[in-house]
Amino acid sequence: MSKCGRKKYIKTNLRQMTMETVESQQDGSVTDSVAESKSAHMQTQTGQSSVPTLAQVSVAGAGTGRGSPAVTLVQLPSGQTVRVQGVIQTPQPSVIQSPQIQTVQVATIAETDESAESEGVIDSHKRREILSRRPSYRKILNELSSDVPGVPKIEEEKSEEERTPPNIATMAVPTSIYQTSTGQYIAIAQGGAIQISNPGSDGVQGLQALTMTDSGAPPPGATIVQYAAQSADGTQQFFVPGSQVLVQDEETELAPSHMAAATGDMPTYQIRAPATALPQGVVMAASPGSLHSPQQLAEEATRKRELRLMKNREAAKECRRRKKEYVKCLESRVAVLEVQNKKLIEELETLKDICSPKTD
DNA sequence: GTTCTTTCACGTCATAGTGT
DNA sequence: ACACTATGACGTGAAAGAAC
Repeated sequence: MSKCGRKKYIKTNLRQMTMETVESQQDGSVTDSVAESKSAHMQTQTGQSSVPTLAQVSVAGAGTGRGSPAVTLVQLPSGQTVRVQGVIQTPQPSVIQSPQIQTVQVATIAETDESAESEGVIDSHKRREILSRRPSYRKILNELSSDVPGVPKIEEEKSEEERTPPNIATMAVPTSIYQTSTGQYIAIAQGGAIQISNPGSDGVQGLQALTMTDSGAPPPGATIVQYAAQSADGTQQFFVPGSQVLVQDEETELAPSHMAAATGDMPTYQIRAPATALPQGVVMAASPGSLHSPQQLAEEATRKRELRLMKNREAAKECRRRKKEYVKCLESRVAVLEVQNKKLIEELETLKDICSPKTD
């Protein structure tokens, strides 16, 4: 398999897995579209052999799941109807709480029940298109964290993934978070406070505060950044004029004349004119000042582009993190459903034994 | 040891969705 | 209408393991 093909295979599997889980959580059944699109890989993973067994017994009141006691009428092959108190006492809250997906579920199930055989191909295609619409991991996870206390959450990954954000989370609602190429996080809060956190360091230790002080003294287009290092003796000020950039200086202790040298373990920063290819560890400085020459305009465009790329970079990272979390949720959901399925089958077998005693 | 395969993470682009 | 964000798609490179 070529590299590209493999990637598509993986992506397809991921999407199909999402679809399967979404569709199967409604009533435990698997729709035809899922069955036809299921890859061999997923078939081996999710032992579906139990589903047909359930399908042989007609279960009335499947819709009683939402908000009503889990008493189910089970019609046995012999014709008897038995009230069954299910293993699942209350409707299990779905791991996936997105209203968007819920809507899709309803449509899918309705189609499956009524006219799946006639419009199968077209509908499954449509369905796939709908289902493949972008899920909002943010919404899903927000709802997960607030609405569903009983749902197994992925704490391990959170603790692992949020090892860097916690340093930032202690701040007052940052509006922008940047990560330098050296791994440091620089957050700009709404109040103008800048905080630098070292992901490698533990908690507050790696946190440094930079406070914006609009003292009026700086020239137009410049911003005074007050360096309030925690371990430093005093505060230091340096200007970040309009089209200049603040560059983290990893090794040298030399600092420009307009910037006091950092003390102790604190990193030093240099202010440079933006090159065509920006150096590592660059933090864009605000430059709302007036632009005149085409060169300045070009610089501004470059700066904006770099800023946009940097933001998008961070957004992509965050998105991937959420996606991983989301997939983990789905996987745990699958595990839960499989266990429930097993229990239900066992329960059914027990009931069968009770209701149809052996004749010999 | 070298080559191939697989997996993972990343950066970038395009674009739908959302807020102002 | 515009700016911004979130996410899918794509290409790339590194790391790990398998096959030779």
